[in-house]
Amino acid sequence: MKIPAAFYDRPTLDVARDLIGKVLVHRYRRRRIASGMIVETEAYIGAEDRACHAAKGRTGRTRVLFGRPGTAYVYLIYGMYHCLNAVTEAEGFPAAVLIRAVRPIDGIAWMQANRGGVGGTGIASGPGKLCQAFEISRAFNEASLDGDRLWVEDRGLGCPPIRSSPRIGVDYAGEYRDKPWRFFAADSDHVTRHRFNRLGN
DNA sequence: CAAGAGATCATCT
DNA sequence: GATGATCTCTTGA
Repeated sequence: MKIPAAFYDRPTLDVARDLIGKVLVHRYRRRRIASGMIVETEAYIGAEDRACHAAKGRTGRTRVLFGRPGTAYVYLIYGMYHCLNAVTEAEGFPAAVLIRAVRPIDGIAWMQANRGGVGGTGIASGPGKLCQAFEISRAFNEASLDGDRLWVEDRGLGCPPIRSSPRIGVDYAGEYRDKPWRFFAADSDHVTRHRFNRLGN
């Protein structure tokens, strides 16, 4: 049920695709459960990928990207939001999948409260919103994603129809700007609202 | 519906 | 000292 580290020790595009339909779970206050089906991801692959933080080399912040697959990489963006990633590929190769959106399943009231009252399809339809809803902060950076507080599991929900598009917010990434490395569930209302949704496959 | 501004700070130069 | 893998609100067509 809990997805093991070996799942992430594969090509990042495969992991990004295969994470769609899996369930992100946060056990909070010891016994309560918040969860949601992953409906949107993005792949960040290697030091060559100018959109990947590892393009800046191995630094204090990017060290985790070079580490064990199946590890959480959580960073602060724009001074106020967090983004959750799953480190992928063999140790030593810097890559990760950004978990961008989920369809809430368990703990919806808690998540909605965390989001300042925003509910419906807007609870976790974006990487910053998702971390806010799930109370994911840098405290989880470098945590294993098969731990007992935060993990990804397979509930046998199956694999919904998937579409791809360029990644969002990486206009500066040169030739890597247009790589179709964003994946999302074609029939979900819980994905990031973006003009790219009308493009791609 | 689309476009733009502002919020706010860890990280790296 | 500059820069974001974002979000929300406001403005205007």
